[in-house]
Amino acid sequence: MPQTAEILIPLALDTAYSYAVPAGLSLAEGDVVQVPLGPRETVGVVWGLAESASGSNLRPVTGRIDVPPLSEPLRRLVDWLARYTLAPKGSALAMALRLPDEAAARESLRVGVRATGSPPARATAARTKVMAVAADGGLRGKTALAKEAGVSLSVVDGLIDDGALETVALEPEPVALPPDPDHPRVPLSEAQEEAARALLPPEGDPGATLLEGVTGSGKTEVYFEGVAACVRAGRQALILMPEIALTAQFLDRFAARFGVRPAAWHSGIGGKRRERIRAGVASGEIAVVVGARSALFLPFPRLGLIVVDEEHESAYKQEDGVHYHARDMAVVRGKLEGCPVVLASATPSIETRVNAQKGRYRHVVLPERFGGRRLPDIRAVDMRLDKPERGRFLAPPMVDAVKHNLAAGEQSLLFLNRRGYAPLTLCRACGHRYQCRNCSTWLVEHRFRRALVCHQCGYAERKPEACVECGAFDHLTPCGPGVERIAEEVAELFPEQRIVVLSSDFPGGAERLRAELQTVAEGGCDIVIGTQLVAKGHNFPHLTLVGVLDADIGLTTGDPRAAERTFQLLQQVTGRAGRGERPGRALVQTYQPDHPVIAALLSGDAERFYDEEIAAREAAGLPPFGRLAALIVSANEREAAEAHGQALARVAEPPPGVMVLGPAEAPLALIRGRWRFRLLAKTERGIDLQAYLRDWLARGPKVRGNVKVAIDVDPQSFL
DNA sequence: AGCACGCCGACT
DNA sequence: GTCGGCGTGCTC
Repeated sequence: MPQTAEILIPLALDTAYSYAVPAGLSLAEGDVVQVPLGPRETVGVVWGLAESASGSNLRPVTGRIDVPPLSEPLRRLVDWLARYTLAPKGSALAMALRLPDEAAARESLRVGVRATGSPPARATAARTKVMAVAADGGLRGKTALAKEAGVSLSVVDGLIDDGALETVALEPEPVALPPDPDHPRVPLSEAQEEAARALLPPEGDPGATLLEGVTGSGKTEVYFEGVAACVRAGRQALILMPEIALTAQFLDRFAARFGVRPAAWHSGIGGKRRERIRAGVASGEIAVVVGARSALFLPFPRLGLIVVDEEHESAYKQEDGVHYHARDMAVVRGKLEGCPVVLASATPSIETRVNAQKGRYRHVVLPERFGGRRLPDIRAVDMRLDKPERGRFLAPPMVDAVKHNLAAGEQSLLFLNRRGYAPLTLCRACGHRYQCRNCSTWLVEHRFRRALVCHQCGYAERKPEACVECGAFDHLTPCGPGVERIAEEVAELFPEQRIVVLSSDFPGGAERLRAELQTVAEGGCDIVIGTQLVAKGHNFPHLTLVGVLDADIGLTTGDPRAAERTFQLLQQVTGRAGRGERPGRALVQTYQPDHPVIAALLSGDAERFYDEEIAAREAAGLPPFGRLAALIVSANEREAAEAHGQALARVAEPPPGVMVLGPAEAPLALIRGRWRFRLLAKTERGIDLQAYLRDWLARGPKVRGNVKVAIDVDPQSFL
């Protein structure tokens, strides 16, 4: 009896295609095969097999490819992910199928594109946009570049042919040795021992556990014990981290516990090395992988534990291509593999907190700091009472605190979550405000780069000499502070001190930034001025004072998660203060000391924050968690106004169960030439959100021409 | 992802 | 006229 194979192809296709299985070829579900597709040959995965009547006119499968098949759980994960995120199944498959195809092995799997310096022979509007984005000389993926410039891929391809852009491969590193679970280690505290025991789930009852512990409580050591137990049992472990936290520092910590560094997996790993890790994972040789979110799709045959470190981090959200939340998919994969999942954080996300409260996740708490370290003493500087001098941004108590700390020979950190020199530039002569031409945001002055930059889309222009509106000279006024401006003020206040400014746009790139972080960690700097970069992933063992310069930033962004995000960020950054057994101090400049977020931070009562926030969301009729679906209305400039109107009409009548955070409360913005709205959809009543919204869109008023409306799911907790 | 097809403005 | 650039739709 002839067979038909349903083959899923890793392209943006939502259904598997049917092929005939030639006589003599024996296939199983999960096998990786080669199939004809249009004029060419492609890889695909057997998603289903069926007996078929003879005489079909299907094209035949070309053959089986000799790589490990996709396991049943991994295939189910792909199905789940595609369904949950509204992505085509093929796109979801693509993430699990980074194949060792010959081309990739010979060259490199990941190809970056960058500007060559020679201008395109013919400069069109679309081409100019692309070249403007590529002008910084940075490496980007083809699609990423096209998207960022707001043009289609063929423009980028055209520029490569033209010689204005070039493709570059990325280099490999060595692979991992087996970790030793019984490597000699520092003994754990009693609380840690107890937590480590609690992490091991009862036999036959995996599920997820929230491991919550304040900064410095030793969460890592605790889940390392879970990893050790997993390795001893001959199974594999995966530790997921936000990309930024995947540092040499962490890998060394792992090495201190297990004798060797783990296999590291992140977007920078390409070519042969990527394939060697994949193969090592598939064969079971690699026991532990530490990786960024894409490691979730590695073909582990014997997965025994998944750890999601810093589970609240928004970096777990994939924002391009298939939108997924790696933390949630980790829980799904754990369920499908029958293995436990540990979610670790000092400041868990609301949804994980709620899941723990409702008993969906177990909850293990590490109540205190390890080794007798105490939490920092946090105080507010009420900016209504203690005003900085005119044109200054450090309040007198803050200046005093830094002064005292310096006198004691200690290191201080001033935290301001704003890059650049000033967040707004205006002309004093005519009042013109510099705004991004693609987005509805102000341009931020970057004095070092002598440019005005859009923090939304990356658009940049040279800072003009005269006002572009009225032509007046010397009337451009910076409004408000960014870290560069704080650095200026601090340098005037403390001219003798060693000052460093740390932000993601650090001049000189990632390499120099890493060196600078090292210097700070070794104490070779007196005052650090930094953006949120300093709150995440890096330890500063010499820090004893943290000054938060504007704690209120981010409280009024209209984002439903504003309070949560701000609390997490401030908790993390103030938690950096403290050195050895000496408790640190934190001073927080705020205009709203009574705001629930600030009050909870000051009292050190995280419990209270979570309770209040969950209650506040309930009172507002919002679910404590849910998926945010952004309704993206893409339109070119000409049609933007019409699209705007149509989209407004549409969101005015949402289907029942879908709550629209309308223009007043939620981001309604022109971003990269696309109007963007957000819908907050309740998910707890068991409605099929995807089908629901799809149906709603299908029935809504038709939009014409170039205007396109799509749902773009921002995945949150899946339960 | 590739590739063909068709539309549209530029040009020997 | 046609040619190159660019968006769109199709591939079992």
